Amino acid sequence: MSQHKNTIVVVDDHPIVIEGLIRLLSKKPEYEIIGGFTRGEEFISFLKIATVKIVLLDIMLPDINGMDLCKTIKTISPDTVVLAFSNYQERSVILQMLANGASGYLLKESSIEEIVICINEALNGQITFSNIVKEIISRPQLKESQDFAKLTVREKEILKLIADGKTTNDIAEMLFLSKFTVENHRKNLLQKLKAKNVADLIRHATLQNLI
Amino acid sequence: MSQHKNTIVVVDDHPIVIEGLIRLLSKKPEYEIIGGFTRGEEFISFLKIATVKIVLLDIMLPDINGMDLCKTIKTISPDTVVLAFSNYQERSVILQMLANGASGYLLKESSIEEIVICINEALNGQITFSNIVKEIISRPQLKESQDFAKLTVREKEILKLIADGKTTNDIAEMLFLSKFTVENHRKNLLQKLKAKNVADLIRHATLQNLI
DNA sequence: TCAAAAATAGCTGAAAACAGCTATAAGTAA
DNA sequence: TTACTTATAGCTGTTTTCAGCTATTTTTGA
Repeated sequence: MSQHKNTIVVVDDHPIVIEGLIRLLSKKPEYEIIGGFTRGEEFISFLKIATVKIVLLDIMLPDINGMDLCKTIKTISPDTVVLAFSNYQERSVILQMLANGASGYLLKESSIEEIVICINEALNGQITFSNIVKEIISRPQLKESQDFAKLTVREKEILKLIADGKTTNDIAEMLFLSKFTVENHRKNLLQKLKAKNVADLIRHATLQNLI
Repeated sequence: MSQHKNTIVVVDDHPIVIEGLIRLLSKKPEYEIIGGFTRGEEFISFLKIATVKIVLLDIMLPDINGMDLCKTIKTISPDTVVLAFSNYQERSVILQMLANGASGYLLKESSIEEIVICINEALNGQITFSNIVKEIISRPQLKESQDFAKLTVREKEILKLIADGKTTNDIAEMLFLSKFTVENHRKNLLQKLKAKNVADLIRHATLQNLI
């Protein structure tokens, strides 16, 4: 039964990448590549009828966002190991993939050796990253923290209350301030974090762990 | 100079834990434990005057939240490796610590061997987790996805646009809908996700990776 | 101690959000 | 095929947000 082999699938919009990985991995008898897909939907259909042990998943696909796809994969088949295989070097993207259930993150520029090592580690149940990714994760988001530092204590306080669903009047009452004062702080927050409105403000603040 | 040794600090509110780690690590000549603190503020003061290569950080401290402390540490001293040492097994907590700059996450119940291995890996610049933590990370958050599943496709679409700072009228134009329709979807989103207003909506949605 | 930054308070008017309803057509699952 | 869900559209009235101003007091840093 294929369940007992290390069945691998590659999802990438460039056929040449799929081809390369197939040739690379087919040398190893312990792997069995059972599919390659250039579209997310095709893979999802396949996943519903096949047992996939590990999937190498490109994040930039034509039909679906890789982050969402990862979540979908883990919902349909929680035991399938998702290994992100991407060009994106953004820390937030890497952490988002992990949050969505990925077991690791490989950059496409990784060496052949690195790729093989990571796949092996993933198969052993480990969380695995290519070397550059490890560095990126370890490196804290200094730029983002600076934005936060620019906010005054009062602004941070009010930002948290806004995020909590409080209205301007609510906040004014809670902090014994005039509503005009709170409105000013709110305006300054929008300006400082370059947000168009509260929705935008909260999304950015949340993603940057400001609240 | 202490800069060239592997200087280690332990921050934990239980002195016995600090003591245990000191005794454990002092056997290895390559480590130099230069401090143990039961309060976050004390450690921050110390960090400003000393060179710390790695800090074993308990998340539950009396005076400050460990997540915030981690961020502060990486701001003051970006090269200091933060290794979370905690009882919390919640996936969200682990990922939050990583997002805040931690290089790894150890459970307190880990074996001595595991702890030593992880510290070594961390010193080598690796991201490291104790075994149970690896499992927790690999296990996707099924519960959280359920809320998302309750939203219809159209609602998810509109939620993303709201989060992007678009107004009701913007969205209506983009999707060729009446503004009343968009308003209704918006109302349903607020109700389904139990949010008081947009700020509340976006915060919850972002934290739950709905957008 | 002097200048800058932060916090405070105020005003107006337009735009947007929100609550609370009704109602119809289309698709879907029991 | 019937009942339910989803998506659509509409209305009214109130509350809140937001932009664009001015201006005073308090705090802080150089």
